[in-house]
Amino acid sequence: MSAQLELEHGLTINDYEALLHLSRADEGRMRRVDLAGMLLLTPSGVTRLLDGLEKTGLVERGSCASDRRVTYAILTEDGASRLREASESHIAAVRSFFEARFSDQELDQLAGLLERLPDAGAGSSEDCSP
Amino acid sequence: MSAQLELEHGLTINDYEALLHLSRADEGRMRRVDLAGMLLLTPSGVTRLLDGLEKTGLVERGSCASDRRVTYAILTEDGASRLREASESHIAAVRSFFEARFSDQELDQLAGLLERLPDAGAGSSEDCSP
DNA sequence: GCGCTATAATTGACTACGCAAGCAATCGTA
DNA sequence: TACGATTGCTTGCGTAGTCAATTATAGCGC
Repeated sequence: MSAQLELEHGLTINDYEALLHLSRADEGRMRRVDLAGMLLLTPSGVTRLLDGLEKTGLVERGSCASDRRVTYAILTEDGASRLREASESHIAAVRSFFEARFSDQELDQLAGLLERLPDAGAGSSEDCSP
Repeated sequence: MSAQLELEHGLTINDYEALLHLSRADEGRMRRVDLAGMLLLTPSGVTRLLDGLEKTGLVERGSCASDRRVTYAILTEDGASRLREASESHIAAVRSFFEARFSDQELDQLAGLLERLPDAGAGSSEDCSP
């Protein structure tokens, strides 16, 4: 399923999730540390992940006026459209995977239980300003 | 949690699972291919995993009389006792992780749903004989 | 203002895996 | 019974990630 994502759109599952988080973030940009938290990666992992996404132009880097230590990861136009393309087939794949195995009611149950796991819905979108 | 396992007993989660599957297998031995299936690794992954476990003496290799292509992975005495040690704390950790978040009834629900996922209970313990 | 400590990011060295290729042994078929 | 196809395993190489060390900046106490 993530293999399909990679074959059809050239995105690993983490590439995809990184773009997704950026697309949901304010102004399509996030501090690298925060992105690390959401992807369950270390900061160095994020550096390397973004290296790739920057090289292919899906993400670009920007700096923060009020804290010169931070560099933002910013979703580009290309990144946003690649994400849209990939989303369609990926969401469909995930949906059909679960719908093939569970009823609607069971899906609700499952979602209710699973969201209690740590970080299931982590989403602190801190800004850089103090 | 798997970090704890590694720190306290020097076993990665895959080391642990490999020992566990071997301990449950007939005569404590399995073909490497079968082990690969259970661990969701490729055969080369298993080769490398077992390299480590053989080096530390937790597993040894044996050959199959009826098919000279296969080499068994065999749990040693050392391996069995390391597994026993590690199991105690690991099972306790897993249990308390879930019990902290879910009621008994919810755990039953969750188990019922999750076991319908692919490979949730895969366990083909083929022998080498034809 | 001046140290001191904490934080954001990067880099080098390493690990764990997958993939593709290769070898040896076995099986299927005629 | 000879030979092509398949199966079990290993190895070389590439990739994705971690950890530890490093650099640059921020913010605190005084």
